[in-house]
This record gives sequence, structure tokens and C-alpha cells, in this order.
Amino acid sequence: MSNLFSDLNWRGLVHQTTDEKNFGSWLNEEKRTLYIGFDPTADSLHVGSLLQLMMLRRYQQAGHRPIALVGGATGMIGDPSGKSQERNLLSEEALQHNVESLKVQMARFLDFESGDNSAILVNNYDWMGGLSYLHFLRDVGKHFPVNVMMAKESVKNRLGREDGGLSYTEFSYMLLQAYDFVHLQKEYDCQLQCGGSDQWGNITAGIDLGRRMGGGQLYGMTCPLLTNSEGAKMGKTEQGTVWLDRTKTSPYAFYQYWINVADVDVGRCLRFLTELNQEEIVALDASRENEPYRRESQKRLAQEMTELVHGKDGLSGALRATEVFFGAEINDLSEEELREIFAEVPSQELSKEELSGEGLELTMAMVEAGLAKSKGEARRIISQGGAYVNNRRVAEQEARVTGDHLIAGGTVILRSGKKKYGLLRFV
RNA sequence: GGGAGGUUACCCGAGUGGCCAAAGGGGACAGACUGUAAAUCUGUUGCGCAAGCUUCGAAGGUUCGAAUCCUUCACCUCCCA
Repeated sequence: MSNLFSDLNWRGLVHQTTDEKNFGSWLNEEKRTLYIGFDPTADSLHVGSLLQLMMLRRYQQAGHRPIALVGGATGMIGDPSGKSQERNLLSEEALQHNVESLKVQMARFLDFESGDNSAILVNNYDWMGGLSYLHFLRDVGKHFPVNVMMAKESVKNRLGREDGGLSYTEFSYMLLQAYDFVHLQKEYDCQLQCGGSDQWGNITAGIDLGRRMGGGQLYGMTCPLLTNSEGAKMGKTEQGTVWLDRTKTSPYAFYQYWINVADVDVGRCLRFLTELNQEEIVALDASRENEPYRRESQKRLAQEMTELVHGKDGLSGALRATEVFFGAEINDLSEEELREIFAEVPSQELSKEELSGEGLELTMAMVEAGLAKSKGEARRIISQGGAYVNNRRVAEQEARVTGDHLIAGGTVILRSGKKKYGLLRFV
């Protein structure tokens, strides 16, 4: 565990620590227990959570004991940090469902059976759900000077606003998170809380509370937020959030997300999100510098992330799908592969009758598949060389789709341009 | 209530009787280039294979012929009360 902190520093993952001078050596002294909180606002984690998951993983691999805290209770309140508006509150049932789903995903990152530093998963609803308001105010609230709370960034930002401000509920959020920390210290001897830089206020609130309640010294560390060169959070595309759940974001789409990370951002991603060692990352930096067209960094990043999140099978599926989507032969695909790869491509069912006789006009087929708004537009695409049947360019306007084109049990794959696909299934 | 101007295709916008399926720009879509990037260049951009058909706020009218002229209606902007 000796080089963990220097590695984190090298990667740029250390934004702030509570004890600049001694934090590193404190970590090295012995096995520590740390925690990071996750918000159960959805039933899947997304790319934005990866950084924190990896952080826990790094600590665990360095020999420390990670606790992943799922905020079943705090999620009911909503953290005002970084939010410009009052949150919508989720129902208790929805939250519990989300908590269960997150547990499963976290198991991919953390080892829950590694002996004395096994990861632990906790849900703060378990100790807060039954907490009485009166007791909470007496034991916890008493230790929070309101003027200190008012001074926190997350609160200050919101108080100045005319539209909405901040509710009492959200104002109290930091007390809950602070209490989590103290509780975990008591239960698991957890002395360190990590989080994104926007969590600093909440983390220090916990440290203060710990001292006031007589629990001894606690530590905090934050890492930078992972944003792209445009300053936006990673993990959002035009299609929406990139999830870790394969039913929400397919392994292929997940892989593609990383492949398309901009050059200026990919170095940070490699450092923040992968476990490649320093030599490998430096080598990739050089590759990017000298032969950018090879895009080694993106490929490596996509490969690492996809394998970690979706496993070897997920990665090979994504690679196969990538080949196919970029023009590989698809005649020999099995029905299953086909369904997997083209899962999120819009498809249309037609009667087999349509193929009888001379077959179906390609123009008509393209309209049916949603690739063209009219036959005229379809004809245009064909004449410009942008039409493909089963990934083979078809340049004749009069071309027809016939039974010979059917692959994998009655499907024809149509494509317009480089990447726009549409499926026709004949039944 | 009085007066002036406007409404054109996905968006902006030119078009004042035939040469108008309608300039130009943006966007979008294809192609080339490239790194699945950015930029650039080329082509296309109402429907129809075609003859042709339907479009210029809506309805009606004048005319051989209307986005264009007339009438009514709807909506928008501005000015005066």
C-alpha cells in the first residue's frame, strides 16, 4: 500500500485532503477503512460514478478496506451540492429498488470476499430510517453551528438565488451525511471519506461532527470532477446518460462512448478511470502525440472500461458489433449475434409476402426501415452511393430486396451512409 | 377604436402576373478526405420511375395563366388613441 497515495497524486486524483502534510504517511501506516457515498437516484450507476468506484477499488487493491455507501436515506432528501435547483424527491419504494440494483453493479468493482479487507456495502437507510427526529436534533443537530453551515459553498450558492432558494430539508442534508461518517466510524472504524470535489463541504461537516461527538480524528480526500474539455460532466451524450446497466446502455454503445472521447480528454480518462500503470499511460500519451490517427488511447480506454463493466464477453460482443457497424461482412452472423448487435437499431416487421415475385423495391424498403422519408429521398441516397444492403453497397436505383438477402432467419440489414442502420424483419 | 406593415419549404429569407417547385444562407442527408475527431470540398434537399401532382397563413374570386391582383377571415409586429 506504500505507493497508493503517490500514484493517486500522479494520476491527478487528489484534489484536496484534510491533512496535506501527513495524509500520505497516515495512509501508509496501516490498513484504513474508507467510504464513498453513492446516490440511488436511478436504478443503475452511470459513467459519472465510475471515478468514485475506481477510487474505492484502488484503495482496496492497495490493501485498504472500502465501504460503498448507498444513500437510501440521504437520497430521500437530496444533496444540494452542485445542484442549482431543489430536487424532486423519490418515493421510498423506488429508492429501495434502486439500492438493490446498485449493489449488483458495485460487485463488479469491489471484492466482497477478499478476507480482511473485503469491501462492505451499506445503506444508510438502515441506521437512519428509524432515527427519531428528536433524538437526531439532540445528538447531532446540536453540534452544528448554523453560521458555519451557512458559510458552506453549497448553501451560499443557493441562498443568493431568487428562484427557489433552498428548503429546510436540503439545508439539513449535510447533517445526515456527516452523521453517516460518524456512524461508520463507530461501526467499522471508518476514518476516511472520499468523494468528488463538490463533496468537500459535506465531508468536513462529518469530520467536525466526529470531533464534537468525541470520536477522534477523521480524514477526508476529494478528487477532481471528471469533466471534458468543454467543462461538461463526462457520461452524457445526445442520446442521454451512459449507464453501466447493459439493458440501458448496450456494451457496444458503452464501448463506442469511450472510443469517441476527444484527444484532449482521453489522457485524463486513462489516469482517472483505468488501472493501467504509469509506464503504459505515458506510452499512450506518446502514441497520441506521435501517431494520433491510431487512437491507441481511445481503444485502450474503451477496452479497459468495457471489460471492467461488462466483462470479457461484453467486450468481445462490443468489438464484434463495432466491426459489423463499420462495414464488416455480416452474412455469417447467427441470429443471436444479430439480435445482440443490432439491439438498439430500429426495426420494422413486414410480411414475407412483400418479397414474393420480383421482391421489394430497395427504395420502398428504405422508407419502411425509416432510413428515408420518401422514395425520392431513398433514390437519392442510392444514387449517391450511400445505400447498403447487409453492408454491401448497392448503387442501382432499381435494386430489389429478395429472399436471397435474408440472413439469420429472415432479416435484412439496411444502411444509409456510414452508420445509420435500419432492420427489416420478414415474418 | 384609428393607422401601417407582415405571414413563403425544417429555420432564416428573396421573390409584385407566365422564364417559379420558388434565389441565397443555415440546417439536414449522402459522397470524397480523415482518426468512428474537427475542418474542408462536392452533390442532394416537396411527392411521383415518369407523364404529372400538390405547395408560398385559410377560404373564395379575377385571369388563358396567381406566391404575386381582388374580397373575407385568422394570426403577428409597429405607430396613434
